[in-house]
Parts: sequence; structure tokens; C-alpha cells
Amino acid sequence: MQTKTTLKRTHYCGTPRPTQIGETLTVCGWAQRQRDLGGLIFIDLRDRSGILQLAFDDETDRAIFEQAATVRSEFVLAAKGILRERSSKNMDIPTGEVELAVAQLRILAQSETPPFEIIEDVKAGEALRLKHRYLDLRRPDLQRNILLRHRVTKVTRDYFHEQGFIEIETPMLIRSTPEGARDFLVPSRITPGSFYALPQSPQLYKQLSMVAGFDRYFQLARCFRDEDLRADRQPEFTQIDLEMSFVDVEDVLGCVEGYMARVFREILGRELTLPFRRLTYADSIAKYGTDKPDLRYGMEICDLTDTVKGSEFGVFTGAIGAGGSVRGIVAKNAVDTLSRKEIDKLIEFIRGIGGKGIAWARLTADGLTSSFAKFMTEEEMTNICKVSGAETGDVILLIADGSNNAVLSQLGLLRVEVAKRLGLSEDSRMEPFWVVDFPYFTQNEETGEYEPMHHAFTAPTEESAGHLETNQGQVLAQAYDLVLNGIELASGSIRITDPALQQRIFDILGLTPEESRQKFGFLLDAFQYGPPPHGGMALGLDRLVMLLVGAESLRDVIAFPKLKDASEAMTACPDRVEAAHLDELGLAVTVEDDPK
RNA sequence: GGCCCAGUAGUUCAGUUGGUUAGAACGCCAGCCUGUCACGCUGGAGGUCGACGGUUCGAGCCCGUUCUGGGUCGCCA
Repeated sequence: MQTKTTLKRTHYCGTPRPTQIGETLTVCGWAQRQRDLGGLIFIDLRDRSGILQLAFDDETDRAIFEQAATVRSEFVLAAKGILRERSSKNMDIPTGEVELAVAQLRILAQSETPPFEIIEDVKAGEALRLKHRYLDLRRPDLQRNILLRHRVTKVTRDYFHEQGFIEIETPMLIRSTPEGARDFLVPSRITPGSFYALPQSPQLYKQLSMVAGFDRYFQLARCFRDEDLRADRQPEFTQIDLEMSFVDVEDVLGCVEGYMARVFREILGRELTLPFRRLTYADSIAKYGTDKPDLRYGMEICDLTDTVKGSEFGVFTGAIGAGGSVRGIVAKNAVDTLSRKEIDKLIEFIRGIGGKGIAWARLTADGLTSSFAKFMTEEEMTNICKVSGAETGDVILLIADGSNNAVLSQLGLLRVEVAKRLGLSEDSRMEPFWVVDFPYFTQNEETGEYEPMHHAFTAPTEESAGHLETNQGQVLAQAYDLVLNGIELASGSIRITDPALQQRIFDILGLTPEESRQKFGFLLDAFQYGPPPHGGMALGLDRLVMLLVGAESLRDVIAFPKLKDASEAMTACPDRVEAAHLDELGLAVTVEDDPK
């Protein structure tokens, strides 16, 4: 039997300090690097807390010295020794004034040469890193992100607990509802041919928890949506989901503001200004072309329709004649950055999102160069500058289209693109704000019909509820979004608890009483038994952590994320399953076998 | 599904107008080296240039098809 004494860890690598010099300690971790100087060997030992230098010299036992010489990157070691002062210090790391004079060494595991280096800011491609995610996660950047994420969830539970919320786990296997995003389906074996869905959100269960009298609910809720992925969108993600009884909009916003302030204080040591600014949906669209604008920079959209409507320029007059508009943004002091070549790229960008082009003018010190000045009188050009506020050194970018929505949405995206090129989105400011006064309905561009913007349980404002059947464009929702640096962080609303009002909404949605009963019967039933007025919100935890660590992709804050095609590189799922398993479920696969 | 970008050493990349044996850095291996910390020095190994087809005397480079990865639009109440 093995008689070697095991080395029991006494300290994490990142913790020893000069005050502990002379103490005997044992550390465990991975060999980050081995530096063999001949008669002297150093090994940087890494664990999740940091790095400690192990030293082997002529005072080290010969056998141990030779063992140290065989250590390679990512070997797992346990080392016991006396902490001593370094003769040359490394002030770049917290343990840089000390080192461990190793007296005992165990190689607990060897390692192949990793496919990429386990270092911060590694250059390896993401696909390779995701295939070896367990190695990628060893890197200090991802370790930091995941540890910070843990601290955020800890603060989250602390805060909501202190505010009287209780965490309730809602089911993962639920009824599929056709609204919203596509559901992930789970076949039932007990009832072949029938399916559960994975929740897109715990919406209905948290409302039922209010009916059940829990008063304040929260949950770090796993949610699933079977839609295409983006850098900021994963098929499974985590929401900080909350619901409150006997509240109005102000109560919910105040509670979430308190939460945000707490998170930013505890995690980043930064104070947020309370209360948050508010922007109405209508203003947001008019000024920024989106309902989740980045307010770290101005570049507001200005309307030049009246200024140019009398001009000779067919592109402008055509758009206006078709009921559209001419609007633009002014990039301040951008003539140097936005050369003609750069502007051509912007035009490509606009075409890429379905636009026709950009009418531009560069106001250089030597005069004006422009794609459309030749169609305009001097007075018209002067007015364009005056109305848009453009001055020498600025670049004016105009978009004309027969559809106002197209003009605004294109300018909204162009604004972000220009800011990126000007470096304006590098700003480290954190100014969350609320978007409020959402319309209840949006008009479908093609059919002209009004469609609800939110789920069917969102309450309209009391003042506008009277227009529900008569003037749907006028109805506002008691809904609110939290936006930070161009990212939608949270979304919520006050819910409908009046069955008569709920039925009116269903009627407008074209749901017959039978259909609404079939889909939401349990909720309607519940609401027959004294539902408290309630409302809530859901914050995207992944996106929040992404902002807190300054990551560019959700994949940097999720331990085991999915690739763009919703697969997982490491385990190669999704995958086919055994025919017998399908039989049991009463399922048949009709797509061709993938030769892969 | 549309559009854009990229596939060359383990990794990140360079590769001129189509022309001899495809390069660099890091990593890896070996030797030397007692204060390094991105150790240093010397030497070495390592390539189906994503795949298939075409043009050509000759293709990493040009053309076509295809595969893979990334971004974006559609989509995501």
C-alpha cells in the first residue's frame, strides 16, 4: 500500500504575504510555467486565487530538484515548504515579495501540452477554446468572470432576501405556449405524442405565486428559447426574475434601482446615481432610432424633412412624397476619421441592413464635400447645417426613405456603428436608465394591423385603457425596460388582474374565450380567486455580468456556453438518439441522416 | 434562409505580378545556464496551404463548387 504522506493544502496560491515569512505551508495547483536556470528552478504555481512562485535551489533535496526539472506546463502539483522573502521581488503580482522554498513535492497529475497557452488574453480562436472549455476556463480572465458571476448571484440573493423576497423554484417542464419565441420541446414518455416545453421565462408561475400569497418572489431562473444565437443571445440563459404584490410601477422600478446600486457598489465599488433617468419610448425612437439606445454619446437623430422638402433632390423628395422622411445624425469632429472611404463602408453597412444609402456631407476646414450638395441650393445646405447643428469638422449623414420606421431604425444602427468607429463606445461610464411609456401595440408595417408589443398579461395604463378597442395606437402599457450602454438589461410590467380587462385583451388578440381558456385557463381560473395586484421584472443575469466585467460576448461569462449553431463543442450535442428511445416516446425522425 | 469576413506549423499570423526547398513569433523537444518571473543562449522537430474540381508549362495565390468558423439581417411577445 501507498505509505507516502499526502500533502494537505494549507493555503491558496494567491494568498501568502511577507507577514507569513518563515511559516511552513502547503499549496496545490497547476504549473503555469517552469523556469529552469540550471542550478536553480522556479515554478509558477497557479490556482483560482492566483500564483505563487516555487523555488528549488542547491539547498533543495537533490531528488526533489530533479523532479522539479521534469515539471511541464499544466502539471498538477502539491508543494510543501517554508515561505521566504524573494531576493528579487516581482511587484506585478500580489505574492511577488515571497516564494516557497520547496521541501516536499508531489506531481499529482501530468499534462499533455495544451492546444493553447493557459494565459490571459490568449490569441487562440474561440472555437478551439470552446472545444477545450475546461482549459479555457483555467485562464485568469475566465476565472475572474466566473468568480465575479458567483459574487453577483450572491449579492442578488442577499439583496432580494433582505427586501422580503423569497426564492421559489418553478418547473422546467411546462406547458408549451405558441406566443413569443419558439419553445424547446421535451417529449413525454408516459403520454406518447405529447410534449412539455422548457420555460422561456417563469412568467405564469411567478404570477401564480402572487395569487398564492407569497407577496414577493424572486428566482435565478434558467430560461430557454429556441431561436438563432448572437454574441449577446444564448439558447439557455439566466434571468433574475422577480414579482411583487400590491405595487405600482414606481415600486418595481425603485426596488430594481436599489438592486442595481447594490450590485455596482459591491462588485465594482461604483455608485450609481439614483433615481435612474427616464426616457419615453417615443422619445427614444425619435432621438436614437431604437428602444435601447446607448446614451454614452449624443449624436441624436434630427428631422430634416421640412428643411429639404422643397429641394431638387429626387431621393429626398421621393421619400417625402411616399410618406417617409429625411433624417440624419451629425458626427462631431469626425472629418478625419470618416474619410470618403470610411463613409463608403458606412454606406455598405446601411445596404447590408436593407437601406438604400447615405447622403453625406463633410464640413472640412477647406469647405464642404458632399454626395448631394450639387442638388441643393446654397441656402438649403446652410439650413441643413443650421437645423442639424453641424459645424466645421463635422460629418452629416442623412437617410431618406419612404418609410419613417426604416429611416429611424437605419439611423439607430448607423449611430451605433459611427460611435464604434469614433471610439465613443469605449467610454467606461455606467448610466442605466428606464425606457417607459411603451405603446401597447405596434403597427405591422405590411398588414397595417396592430399587434401587442408585450405578453398578453401586461396592463395598459388606466388613462389609456379606454382606447383599447377604439384607438389602439394611443394605448400605453404599464411596461418598462432597463437599458445600459445600448443593452436591454431588464424588462417588466404591471400585470392585468381584472378578468374583464383580460378578456378584452384576449378579444383584441383574436382569442375566443374557448381558445384563451385552453391556453391560459389555469391562470384565468386562479384569477377568479382573489389575485392581488402585482407586477415584476426580469433582469438578464448573463448580460449584467457581461457589462460588469466588460466582456464582449455572453460566452465569456457563461461557464459552458453554446456555439452559434446552438451546439456544444465539447460534448458534441445535440445528437441523434437510439431508435429504441424514440420508439418509447412514439417519435419518428424524418430528416435524412447526417453523414457526419 | 440572405449578406459580409476568415480558413497556411500545436497557436496567432505573414506570404510580393502565379515561378527554386512555404516563412516569422509564441509554444514544443534537446543541450547549456544559481535569482528568474513573457528567464536567457544554442540547436532541432513540426505543413495534404480546409476539401474537391478547373485554368496554366507551373497554383498557397486566379476561377467554380463545397465544408468549417465568426459577424450581421430575418427571427428573438
